[in-house]
Amino acid sequence: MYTGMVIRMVPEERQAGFGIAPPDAEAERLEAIYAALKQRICTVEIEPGQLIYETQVAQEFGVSRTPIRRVFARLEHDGLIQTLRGVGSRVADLDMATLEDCYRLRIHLAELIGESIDPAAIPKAVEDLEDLAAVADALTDVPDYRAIGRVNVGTMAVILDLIDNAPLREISEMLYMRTTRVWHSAIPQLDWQEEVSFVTGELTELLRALRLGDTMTAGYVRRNYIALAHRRLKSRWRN
Amino acid sequence: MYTGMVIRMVPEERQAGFGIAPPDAEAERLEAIYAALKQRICTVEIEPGQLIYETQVAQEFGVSRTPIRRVFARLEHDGLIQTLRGVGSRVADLDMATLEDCYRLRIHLAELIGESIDPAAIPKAVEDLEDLAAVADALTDVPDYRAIGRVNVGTMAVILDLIDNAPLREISEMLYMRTTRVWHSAIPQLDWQEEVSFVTGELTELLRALRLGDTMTAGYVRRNYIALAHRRLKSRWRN
DNA sequence: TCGAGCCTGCTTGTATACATGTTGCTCTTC
DNA sequence: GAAGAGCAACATGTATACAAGCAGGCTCGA
Repeated sequence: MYTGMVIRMVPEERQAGFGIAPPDAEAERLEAIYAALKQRICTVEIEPGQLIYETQVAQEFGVSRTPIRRVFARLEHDGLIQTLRGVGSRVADLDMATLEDCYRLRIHLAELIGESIDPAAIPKAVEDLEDLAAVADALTDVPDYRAIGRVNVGTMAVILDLIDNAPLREISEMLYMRTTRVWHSAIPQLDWQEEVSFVTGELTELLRALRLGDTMTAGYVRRNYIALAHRRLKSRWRN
Repeated sequence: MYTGMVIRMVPEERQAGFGIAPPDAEAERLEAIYAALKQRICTVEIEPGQLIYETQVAQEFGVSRTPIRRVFARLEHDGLIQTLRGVGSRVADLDMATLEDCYRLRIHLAELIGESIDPAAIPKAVEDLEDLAAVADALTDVPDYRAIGRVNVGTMAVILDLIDNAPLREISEMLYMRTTRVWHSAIPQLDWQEEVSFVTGELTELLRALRLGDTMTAGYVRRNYIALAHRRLKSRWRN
């Protein structure tokens, strides 16, 4: 029986649908739950290796286990959790080997973003990026890890909306989700000023290219910043 | 209640797990059902646009709807079906726009296969490819669409086993599944001799490169034959 | 004191009843 | 005769009871 309990979600989780809009209003609830869990995992609010349980999540969102199982299946397919019978669902570890693979793919695939951008979507993207840039600029002085995380996710969302190639969009999103957790878990230990300058730098360069309608350059800007993040995290990992 | 009914599957469907082995013996049944449906869809035995039903599949394999729903969710995530409430699950159409996108990605990603090959896996791959080549050689004279389809799937399986990069392997498999249906549906209308020569040609060149341990060349052989298949099908599509 | 085996409490997996949505046919009405 | 409202059959979505499996502690015995 549906208890009528209200979905408990932090506001920022409501708009966490990284890319695609829900198909219809009835499935919106499931989409919201999926997006919420995805965000918690990507921002390492739920830490790698931690166990999560169908019953617990079902209770939290006021539904039965059945739809939650569907959500968990999606998360498992995304490579974010691993369901173990009789044990629970284990949030994927951050092993550096797989991460290297994911970054290599992301960099290589980013080279295709430029030629897959829909020019009609540029104006809205510019608008969104300007908002993000304003937020990022205000972050220079005081460290706010959650805020810069939201800017990071937001930038990716804008890029995804630009991509007019469904499979490329899906794959890019999946790979982003797998890798961004490393950045989110590392950022408290990184140099704040430098990280902010990287984030604002990417936003500035993306805006510059998109305002001129140079989609190919925008794609390669993205590629470069993915590669730089990779290098930065890789050297950090060695320490 | 479990009826004890035997799983009805054509023999070739049993070994149709394109890439990954099932995690444990209990889940093997589900993996087999998933692989069977996947093969039926990829070989257009179930035609694009056709509706399939959870109840019907559940009865056929002697289980309840619950596990079948999980299988359907995976197929939907693979982009092979689309589940519509109150209607059924519609096998994805072959629209040329999406197919172009998939082929572009496949060609681009194939460039990464070479540097992701595990040298230790080469001997077994050579062995398997030799078997496939023997089968293919015997097909030259008499058209046998199902047999050449199995060789096609088998070649892809060997390549996938070589790839020592989990996300690249998963993505390659997904894109292959989405595109191979076009080839399977087109092959009766194509020139048989030419198709067989393409299949045997790829096998020959792959064997040549792998026997010499030249993984990069093997990767680019694969890339080239994907690109050729794309061109061939694209010109065919225009007619 | 230590160890092997059971056993309890928890988890996920499955089967089933019911809620909800879609579609096409039928019956009514103009 | 044609068009529209409504209903029935059947599809997927959800809730729930139960089966199967894992892990840690507990007991009993040597």
